[in-house]
Amino acid sequence: ENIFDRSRMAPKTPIKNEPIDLSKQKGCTPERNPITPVKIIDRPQSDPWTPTANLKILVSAASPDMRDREKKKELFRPIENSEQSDTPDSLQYDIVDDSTVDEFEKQRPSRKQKSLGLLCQKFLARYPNYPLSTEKTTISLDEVASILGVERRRIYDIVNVLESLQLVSRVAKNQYCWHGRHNLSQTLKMLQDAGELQYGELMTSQHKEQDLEYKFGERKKAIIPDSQDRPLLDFSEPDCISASANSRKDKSLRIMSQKFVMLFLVSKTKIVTLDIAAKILIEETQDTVDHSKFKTKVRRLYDIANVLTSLGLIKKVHVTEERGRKPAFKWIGPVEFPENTDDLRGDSPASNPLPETQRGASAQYQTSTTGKQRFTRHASFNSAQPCEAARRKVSSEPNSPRQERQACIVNSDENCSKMINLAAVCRQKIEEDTGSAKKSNMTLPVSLLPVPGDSDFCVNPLPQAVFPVVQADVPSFSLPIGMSSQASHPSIPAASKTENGKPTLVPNQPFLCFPSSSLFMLCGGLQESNMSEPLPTAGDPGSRSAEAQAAIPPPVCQKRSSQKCSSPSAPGDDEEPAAKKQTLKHSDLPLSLVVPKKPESPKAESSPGGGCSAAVHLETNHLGLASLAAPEMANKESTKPLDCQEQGKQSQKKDPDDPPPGNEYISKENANQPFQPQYLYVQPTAGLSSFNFLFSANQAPGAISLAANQMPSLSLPCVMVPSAALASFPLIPFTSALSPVPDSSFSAAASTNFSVSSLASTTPVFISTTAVVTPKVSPAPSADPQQPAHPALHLSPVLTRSCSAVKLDSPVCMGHPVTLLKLQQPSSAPLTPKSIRPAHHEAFFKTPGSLGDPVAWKKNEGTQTRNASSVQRRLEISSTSPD
DNA sequence: CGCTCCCGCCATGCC
DNA sequence: GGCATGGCGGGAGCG
Repeated sequence: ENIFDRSRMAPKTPIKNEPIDLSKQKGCTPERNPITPVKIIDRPQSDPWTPTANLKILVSAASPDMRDREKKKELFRPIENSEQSDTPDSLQYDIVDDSTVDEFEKQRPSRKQKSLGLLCQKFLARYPNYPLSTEKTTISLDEVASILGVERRRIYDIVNVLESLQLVSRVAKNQYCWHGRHNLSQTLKMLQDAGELQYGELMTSQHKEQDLEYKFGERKKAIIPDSQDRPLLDFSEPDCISASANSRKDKSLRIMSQKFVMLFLVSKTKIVTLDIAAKILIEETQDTVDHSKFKTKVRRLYDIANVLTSLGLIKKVHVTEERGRKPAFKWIGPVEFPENTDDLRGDSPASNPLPETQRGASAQYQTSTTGKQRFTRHASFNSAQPCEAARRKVSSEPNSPRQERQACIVNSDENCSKMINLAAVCRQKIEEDTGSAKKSNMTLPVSLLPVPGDSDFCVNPLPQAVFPVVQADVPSFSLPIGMSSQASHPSIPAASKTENGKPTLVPNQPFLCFPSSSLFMLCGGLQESNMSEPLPTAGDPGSRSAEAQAAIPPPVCQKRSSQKCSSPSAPGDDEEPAAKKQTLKHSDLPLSLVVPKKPESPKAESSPGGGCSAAVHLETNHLGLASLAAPEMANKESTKPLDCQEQGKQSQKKDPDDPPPGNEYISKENANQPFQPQYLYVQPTAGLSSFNFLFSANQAPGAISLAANQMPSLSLPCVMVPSAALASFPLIPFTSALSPVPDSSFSAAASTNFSVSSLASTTPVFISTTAVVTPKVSPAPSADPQQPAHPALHLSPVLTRSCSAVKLDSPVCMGHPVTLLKLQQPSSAPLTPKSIRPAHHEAFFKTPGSLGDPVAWKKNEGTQTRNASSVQRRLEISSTSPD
């Protein structure tokens, strides 16, 4: 750089560098005007002498392409140095790298070109993501610094962040060992666990306030002080143990990086705004929050974020809040970490994110055979959180109850996931799951919705939107339809297999299918709901729904999904979507559906997948019913735009842009869909092995009718509870319940209706909202005798109503063990990895601020208690509140 | 004008 | 005292 400047730069512009150089050089050559850029003149600071300078020069020259050149350069060095020093002229330089030089000069290193992120990319480019275990790559700071043409200081910034993720470890002075991403998932998992411990509370507490941001203070308080400093995870790897070295202080950058990552992993939305992160991190560390400190922290976070961005773990987004737009980062890396450790799998592709998604997807797909669907929409219902926030904001609230519900719902998400797990467990008898389940919970995120996934879109926390959105969404989603019929296959195991049977599936998969009745369970999603709301939904929901639909036609779906998955994921892009999201903003619209983006957008990931997904979703949603009828849907779904797309497009396209319209359509469709009676099934305790209760909710619109306002979300018609687990879960099964919701009603109609209807389509579906399930549930059904019953009953008042109303026509679920089908949706969703991910975990609320909050909530709540509470709440609500 | 964040001073600690 | 680290924040680039 310097060189360039000198030679050419000078004339052009006095670059910073120059001045700098001068100063430095000045030492050597006082004569030069100090600062004047002008210096450019040849004279250049003759001081090139410094070895470093030479290196830099060389490097800079080489940097672009270089490597080879470097070598050459080195050869030249001596010459250059001498020459340079001697000859002021740049000529020689030119000589060295003629062409390059010129270019460089021309290029001028803009600030961006010197960004840490870019530097990090260059750095990372030098090493394989998954180095062979055999080879241990050592990194020499000096060498790298010179090669990259930067100061060591910069390298420290990068290395420290990488070290926090165990991508590298310090072996000795100036020596680092490159590990690559083999351990990344483990590390992330560790961070996630640690984060939950550390921030879980916060999150929960925070969530209270939708805007976490506001009240950092409170949150912070919540935060656990103690260990903070200590390296969260002290990874001293066996390999490179240099161990002792660490002694230093705690290297804040390293710790900060870990904490920052933890925030993402703990956050349901997977979005963390810088200011919040800064506040949280500051608090932990210090009480004093002075502004300067804050600023510094933010600067540091930018440094970290740049590195993480280069790693493909996060991406920048903007959260739109009432206050305005705030910079934030969205986690696009892997969300779920199979306990087992992905690592084992190992190979998993380099890209972290992808792998996850892929996995999930694959698993899902498999399971999916049965075909499940997803309704993203549910999420919306579920998404109590979002709703809450929105509501609050909106103040829609006349319905105070709702809030509670919402809360419950939120929990429910977790529950859902849990439920899913449970189901799986039941089937597989994975009792153990409990533990896992819990874990899963964490992740669970249930959010069915894909939406969240999209990074880009801005999250709008529109409160208002929320409700409406939900509704809107719901309708759109509707679709679960098909699922039911298919669902039942026992084949499901696959689903269960999700990997440990756990969560993995769950998170992604929102639904469970029950063979017997062909009921479906929808899980989670709650979060999604949040998302779904307006914003996120678009993406995620869509995708999910799509998936779900896809699922329905099992085979097809799967294929699609798989394809999608593969393609999208494979590419590795995770990001793509981002761009599109912006639309979300629209979300304000009542329709939440808005899918922003991309559905079609080619870009987004593979379009097919991504775009499709989104579009599909809509379609699916709409179609859902139809799809049920016709398998076609499935095909279309993601992959082919044709049918689905058509429809979907209609809606979709609109959606993205105009949510409202889309919604309408959807609603209509929903309306179209046949609603079938919903069922609530309650079994005697023992009843089904797996489930205790099912409620069919009919949701007649009326019954359910949740006012739109009301939380439709709740509207889950039925809940199934596994005998033991049940207690913990608050699942809500839907059977076909959809009541015939009048189209008109849709809008208003509670989202629930939609969802239900959609779901119900024909077959009874179960939707677990979420909440409930406690993962913990003891594996054995018997385990919690206590809990079980209530939950079911409790279900949302609505449900209850519906139930009553509805009745259990069909004892649907009865005894069948549930076969859980995972809706692959999530997986399917995978179309875009992103979407998927989000879906899972993200429960997102789109609230920008929420970031952590939601997560926290869940997590915190995650515990059974919460779930239970939620359930109880529901019950209470129902019971207490008239409806 | 505000968001980003580069740049490098300088403190800290080890040798 | 020298060197490796890395905290820190001024202030500039950029949109």
